[in-house]
Amino acid sequence: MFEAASSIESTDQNHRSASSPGAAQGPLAALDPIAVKMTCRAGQEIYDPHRPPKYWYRVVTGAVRRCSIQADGRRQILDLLLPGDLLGFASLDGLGYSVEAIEDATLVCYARREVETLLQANPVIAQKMASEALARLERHLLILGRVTAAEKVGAFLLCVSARSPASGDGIVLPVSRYDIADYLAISVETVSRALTELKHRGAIAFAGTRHIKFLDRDAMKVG
Amino acid sequence: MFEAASSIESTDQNHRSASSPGAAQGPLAALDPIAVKMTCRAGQEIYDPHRPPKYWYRVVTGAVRRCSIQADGRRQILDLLLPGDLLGFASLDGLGYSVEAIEDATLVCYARREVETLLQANPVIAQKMASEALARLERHLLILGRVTAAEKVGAFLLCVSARSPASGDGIVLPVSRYDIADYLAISVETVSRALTELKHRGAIAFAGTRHIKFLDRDAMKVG
DNA sequence: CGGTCCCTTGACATTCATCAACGTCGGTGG
DNA sequence: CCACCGACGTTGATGAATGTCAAGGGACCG
Repeated sequence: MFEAASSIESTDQNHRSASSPGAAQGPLAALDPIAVKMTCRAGQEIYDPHRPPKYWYRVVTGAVRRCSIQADGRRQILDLLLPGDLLGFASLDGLGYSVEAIEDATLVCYARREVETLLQANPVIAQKMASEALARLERHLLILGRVTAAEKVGAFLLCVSARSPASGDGIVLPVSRYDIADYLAISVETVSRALTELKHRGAIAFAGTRHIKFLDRDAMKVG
Repeated sequence: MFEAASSIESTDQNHRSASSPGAAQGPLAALDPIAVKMTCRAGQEIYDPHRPPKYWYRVVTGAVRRCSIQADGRRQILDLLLPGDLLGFASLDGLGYSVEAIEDATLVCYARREVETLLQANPVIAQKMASEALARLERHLLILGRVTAAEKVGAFLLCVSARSPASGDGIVLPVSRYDIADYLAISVETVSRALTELKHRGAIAFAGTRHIKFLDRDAMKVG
């Protein structure tokens, strides 16, 4: 599905440099001096899912997915990471989940050793980061719990919009229809049909397949 | 749906005593001297969801659900807590979710102030607890991502079994069919039909409506 | 008893997954 | 330049799965 058969070793082929890491804004700002920048091509694996990662990551640009491949071959996206989100936290049990860039992405890497030292000094940070990850998963659960596909897609759009920098009353989707389908655990065709249904209902409008404007937010929440 | 219209104040009607809290086994064992025991009747609210809780809780016996009421009146169970599980962690964003005992339950309460002092001294504990909560939510997501209702119910049974103390090759469900339905975001009738389908398929057998024996674990994972 | 949950089953309408076909876009190589 | 190819996106047709409405039985309790 993706151009590069980026294998496990691909991680080491990613471009890392210590020059000018992304803007320091989160609680990890104290670690920015030792942070390392990394760039990823779309579809590339960010770290080897089979061994504990050496770094924590913060997404700066682009989008990242954390997914699990089921026994029947289906792929399920467990988490969608947008700029500002942290990654590498729950890796203890997340072992075996693959983490890939969806679009070309830049990340900032923090050495685990340094992060743990920082957390030792300031444990409130750990709690804040954990609660962010928990909040993402809970929102995901709430979306999956909705009844119809149109509700799920609408809630997904609003959720992504809320997590993106304010851009008027619309969003530019960082993911394909296939990614939406795997995130919502429904088929691609149903995603497409739900989007056209939302359009016909007057809830959204398209300015390009991935550029969506919100016309009636209430109409997006109804099945 | 539940007998006691246990309102917000019901929390203060719960019975608390400092005598012999539940067995100290987790990383919070160091706090057991200051822990307070609490007993809850089935259906009773454990803490007021509208204000930040004063305690952290550990389930000792019984079962607890954390749920969200949707705009359309549906109830969704976001987390199911069994003996040994910790509660009160993600309350920052979980504000507004109700937390109720499913069966009569006993919990151990830890004052937040004391917990935070402990975490200050030993931040690894916080990470361990957070990763447990994240693992529960991820497993929940994986279950919701399954295709057919029979798969979801089967995965739910196996998940509950794995989290319960080993009891041969079966479980005693701590929840009603309605709770399973709200956990899996499907209708009660579908839960019931999925269970009888699993029975007819030879995957499970019943010894009472809530006592289930596993006959063929592989057959439980197939749609 | 009568009431209330809980659980199950049936009948029916709706939604969704699946298979299939087609159009678009961006690259790549003749 | 154009043909080709792959990934993406949409739409249609069809069968399967599920939600909904309805009915009934059983366990428990006042």
